[in-house]
Amino acid sequence: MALRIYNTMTGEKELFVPLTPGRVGMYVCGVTVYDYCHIGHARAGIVFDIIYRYLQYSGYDVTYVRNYTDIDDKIINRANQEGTDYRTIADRYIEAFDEDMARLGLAKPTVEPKATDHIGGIISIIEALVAKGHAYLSGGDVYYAVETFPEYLKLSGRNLEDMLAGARVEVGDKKRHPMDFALWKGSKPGEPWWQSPWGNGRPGWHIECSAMSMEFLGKTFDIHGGGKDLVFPHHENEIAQSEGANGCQFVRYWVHNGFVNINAEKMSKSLGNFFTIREVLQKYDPETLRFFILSAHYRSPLDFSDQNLDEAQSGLERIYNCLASLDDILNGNPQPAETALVRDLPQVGLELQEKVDSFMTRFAETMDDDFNAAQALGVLFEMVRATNRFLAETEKMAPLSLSLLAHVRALFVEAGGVLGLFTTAPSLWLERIKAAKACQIDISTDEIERLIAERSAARRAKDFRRGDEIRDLLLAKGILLLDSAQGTTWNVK
RNA sequence: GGCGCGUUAUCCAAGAGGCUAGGAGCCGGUCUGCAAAACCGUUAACGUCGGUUCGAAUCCGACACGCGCCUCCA
Repeated sequence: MALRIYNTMTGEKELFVPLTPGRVGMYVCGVTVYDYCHIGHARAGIVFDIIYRYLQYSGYDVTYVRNYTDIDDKIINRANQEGTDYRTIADRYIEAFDEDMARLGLAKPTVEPKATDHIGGIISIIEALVAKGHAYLSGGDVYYAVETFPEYLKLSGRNLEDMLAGARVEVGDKKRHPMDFALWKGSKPGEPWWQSPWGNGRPGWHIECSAMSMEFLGKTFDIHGGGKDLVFPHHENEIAQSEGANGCQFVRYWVHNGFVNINAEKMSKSLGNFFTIREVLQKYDPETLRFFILSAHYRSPLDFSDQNLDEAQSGLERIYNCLASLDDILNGNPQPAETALVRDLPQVGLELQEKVDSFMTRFAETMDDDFNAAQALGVLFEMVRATNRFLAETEKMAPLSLSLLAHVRALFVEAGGVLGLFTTAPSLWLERIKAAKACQIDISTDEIERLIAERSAARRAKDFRRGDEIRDLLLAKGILLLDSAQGTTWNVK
C-alpha cells in the first residue's frame, strides 16, 4: 500500500510521491491572530496534525511549517478599538492560540514563523514580481496584475470573466484590473509600517505565505494545506505570486479541510454562529473534541452540536473502558513469559489474535487512503469488540493470553500516537469525565457518599426497599449507582 | 448569474461496480436481591426517475432538496 492524497488542484486522489525521497515539506496556513480561535480552527489544526503525525509514522522526515499572520487589517482594527498597538494584540492571541492548540494535543510544527519576521523575504518576492512585470506600483501600493498570469484561478477552476460576473468585486481606482490584489500597502497615518523600495508600508495578506514557505521549504514543496475557504482567493494568489516570481511549480499537493457547520451552515466569524475552542473545552474533554473531529473524513462537512459531541464521548468512553480493563489485567498479573504456541489459545483468543495480526496493516490502509481517520476509528472499534469478547470469555489468564493482551494494548498506543488519542491513562481519563459531569450536579459528594453508606447498610440488612428508595432518590438527582462485588460506586448520568 | 459539493437505516458516519464498515440508540441476553453500569448479540439504508452492466450506494444523465465559494474567513 502506498499513500494517496486528494489533490484539490486535480480533483483526484493521487499517489503521493514526495519531491525528495523520504522527505516531506508541508505548509499549512495558520491563523490571523486578532481573536480567540473557534472550532473551525480546531478542526484545521487537528486535521493537519494527524496528517503530520501519519507522514512521520510512515517514515518521512517532515518539515511542517504553520505560520502566524501577525500583521493585518483586522489586527490593526482591533488595536485601534482597544487603544493599543498591533503588537500587543498579535502577541496576546498568539499566546492564546498556542494554549488552545496545546490543550487539543497538537504536535508542534517544525517551524511557526510570523509574517512580521519575514518582511525582507516578502519585499524580495515583490521586487521579483515587479521586475518580471507581474506587479505594478499604484498610489503607494503594489498590486499583482492577475492578467499577466495566464494560469490564474487554476486551483479553483474558474475564469476571470465568471468571477467578474459575480459582481461583488470592488473596483478600486488604483487597480488596473478589478481582480488585482495588493502585495504591499502604503501605510496610513498611525498604522505600523516597514521600509520598502515603494515607501513605508506593510505586506498584503497573501504574500507572506509565499515568502515564508519559500524561506523554509524552497520554491517547490510537497503539501500545502488550509481550510476550503482559502482556495480562493488566498491560495490562488499564493500560486500567482510564487510561480510568477520563481517560474516553477509552487506546490505538488493541495489539501483542504471541510468546514465545521452549525445546523448545516458554515460556522464563521462573519456569520457570528461560532463557538470558541475555550467555550467548548469548558464542557467537553479535549480528546472528545478530537475524537469527534476525526469521526468524519477531513474533507466532509462536520455538523457541530451537543448531541453529536455527546455521542462522540460515548464512543470514546467505550474505547477507554476497554483500555482500562486491559490495564487492570496487565497490572494485576506478572509479565508473561511468552512461550506457548498460538494454537493453544481458545477460539475467542484466535479471533483476537487475527485482529491483532492484521490491525496495523488495516489501520495503515485506511490512513493511506487520503487520511481516512473515520474509517481508522472503525478498525479500532473492531479490535475493542474482539478484546471485550476475549476478556468476557476468558476466566483464567494464561501467559499467552496476557502476552496477547499486552500486544493489543501496545497497538492502541501505536494507533493512538498517529491519531493523537489515548494520551491519558484510561483510569485517569474516565475519572476526569466523571468529575466534569459531577460539576453539573447539585448534590455534594459527601451527601452522595453518606447516602451510599446508608444504602449499603440497608442492603446488608436485606432491607432492599430502603436501598431502592435511596437509589431512586439519587437517580432523581442524576446520580447512577454501580453495585459490584467490590462495593458501590457512583457516576453521573 | 458563474463554479463546485452533498443527499447512506432512528441519529452520526465510512464506503470511488460484486466482499459484515463503525459509533450512538432501540430490542434481546450475561451480570445483579432487583436494577444500573459494563460487556455480548441483534436490527435496519443507500433522495427521485431513467440509463450503462451479468451485477450499481458506488459509473452516466435528468430532477428535487440542502450546502459552499465567487468579500475577510480554518
